[in-house]
Amino acid sequence: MTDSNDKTPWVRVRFAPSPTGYLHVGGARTALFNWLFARRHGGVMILRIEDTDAERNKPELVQGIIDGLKWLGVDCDEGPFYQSQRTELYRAAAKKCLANGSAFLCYCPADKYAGGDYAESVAQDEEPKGTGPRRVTRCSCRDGKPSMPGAKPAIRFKVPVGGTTKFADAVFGEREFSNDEIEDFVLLRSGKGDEEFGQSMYQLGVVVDDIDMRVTHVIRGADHLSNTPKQVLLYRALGATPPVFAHVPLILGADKTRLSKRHGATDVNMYRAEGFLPEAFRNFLALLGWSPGGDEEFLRTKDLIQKFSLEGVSRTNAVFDRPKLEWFNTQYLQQLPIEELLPEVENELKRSGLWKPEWARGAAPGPDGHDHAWFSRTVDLLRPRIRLLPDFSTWARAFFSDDFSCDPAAKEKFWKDPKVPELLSKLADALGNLKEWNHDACDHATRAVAEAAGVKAALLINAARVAIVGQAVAPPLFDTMVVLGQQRVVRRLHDALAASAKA
RNA sequence: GGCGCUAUGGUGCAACGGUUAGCACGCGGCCCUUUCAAGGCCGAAAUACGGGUUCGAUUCCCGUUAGCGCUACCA
Repeated sequence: MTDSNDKTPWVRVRFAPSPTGYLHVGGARTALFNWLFARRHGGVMILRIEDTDAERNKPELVQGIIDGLKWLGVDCDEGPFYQSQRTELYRAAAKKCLANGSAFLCYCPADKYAGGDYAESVAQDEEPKGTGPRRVTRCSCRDGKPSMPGAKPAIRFKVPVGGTTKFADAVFGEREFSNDEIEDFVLLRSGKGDEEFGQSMYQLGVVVDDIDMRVTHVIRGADHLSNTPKQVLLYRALGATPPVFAHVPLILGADKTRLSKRHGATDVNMYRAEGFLPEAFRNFLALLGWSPGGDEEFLRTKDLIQKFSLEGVSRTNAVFDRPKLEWFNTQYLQQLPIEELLPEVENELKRSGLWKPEWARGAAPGPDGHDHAWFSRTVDLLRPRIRLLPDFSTWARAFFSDDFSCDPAAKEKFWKDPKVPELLSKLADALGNLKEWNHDACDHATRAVAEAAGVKAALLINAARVAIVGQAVAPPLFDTMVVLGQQRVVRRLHDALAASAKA
């Protein structure tokens, strides 16, 4: 934003998922990169749904994709556009190619290639080297010799014989492909019923739309690298200039094969459901295949946008490392300003049905009637122990159920120590006088009391723990309780002391 | 099978001809903690292999190997 030289207002990028599945992490990262690039350059982010395959398309999945993007913080400026609603545009473009001779009508049966040579050679990979069936890259129909006259034709692109097609890739550099390796790909499917033609194929759709939407940078998965020359050819046939391409490496599973359900969750919305913070997920995703250059790990949205550049994108496929994702989450759980964390925790507690209205920020006094920042402090204290959001529910459930484990031995030891009652009294005062209520403050106060009395802080902590609930509690809960409600702690301490005096 | 892309510890990234090859996750140890985390310190761990180019290669070129991708009237 500050460097006007880097600001190119005309930048227009898009994320173009096809609704044949949920928003997977690979797609999410592609979307994120596009978004970061757009925001970095003050450009426009477009969302386009590529639903030209009626067979596989599942309209109900679109909302999930949009929700996933929203959770990630990827907001789009234009769209969503649906390719299924723009068929006339594609048909016109295909006919234009037909007219200028860069495409032809193909009468071959639809399954000629799919069920033919290629499929077989894959199925039985025991072919002797060099003798495997070769794939046909030129269709005989292109010379006006329909193989099946009478059938409804599809429109195929007439790929040049000989020569090469080159293009610049912001990540992979200059690329050059031999035209003879490119098949006469289909532009428009043949029509069904009384339709003249069917729906557009991928290659035609992307190119026509990217031209129409004035997309300047195509940032997408590296699995499209080999498709790019076809598209460059199409751009030319349509009389347009190709945009800048930027292919980003793929995301693999732990076994280095393409990430799939087999590797666990690949649906972004599942990570949301598991309780990851979007900030953490985004930071992790951004660093998968991209680096700001140095040793930096923590990049909040602002830094991400400021530092993102295509030059920093790696060319190597990356393995999705869940442990690191979790680490990012614990870090954000601790580093996020408490105001930003609170709403997330609130949602989580609502989800688990443990939420109580009086906990709301800024609401009336807490359970003890005195403590206004009660909820905030509790969350703040608890967060170093939390890995995922739902852990907050676990803690809340444990605390409010009063179902603590009881350790008779600890209880016994406490009541037998003659120094304890006085110490507890001092501790209660110290805690009651605290100005700041965080873990360290409580810790220091406790230690100060212990040190002054010449006892181990641990002993005092344990004693207080026992006193507070009149029984041994699950250890980690102690700190929570101390901060949870200072008034209550003090009250309980006094009660406990009174009880011990009688005994 | 053909074509393409890639190759730094187990994982993600640095080093863009000259470094004791750096950082982070994970892992091991220690400290802290009569607890669980968090935190602090220390440690093990890499330039796939073979040729070149160069005074000098992780870095540039070629080959091998491996992985991945494309090779559909899927996207």
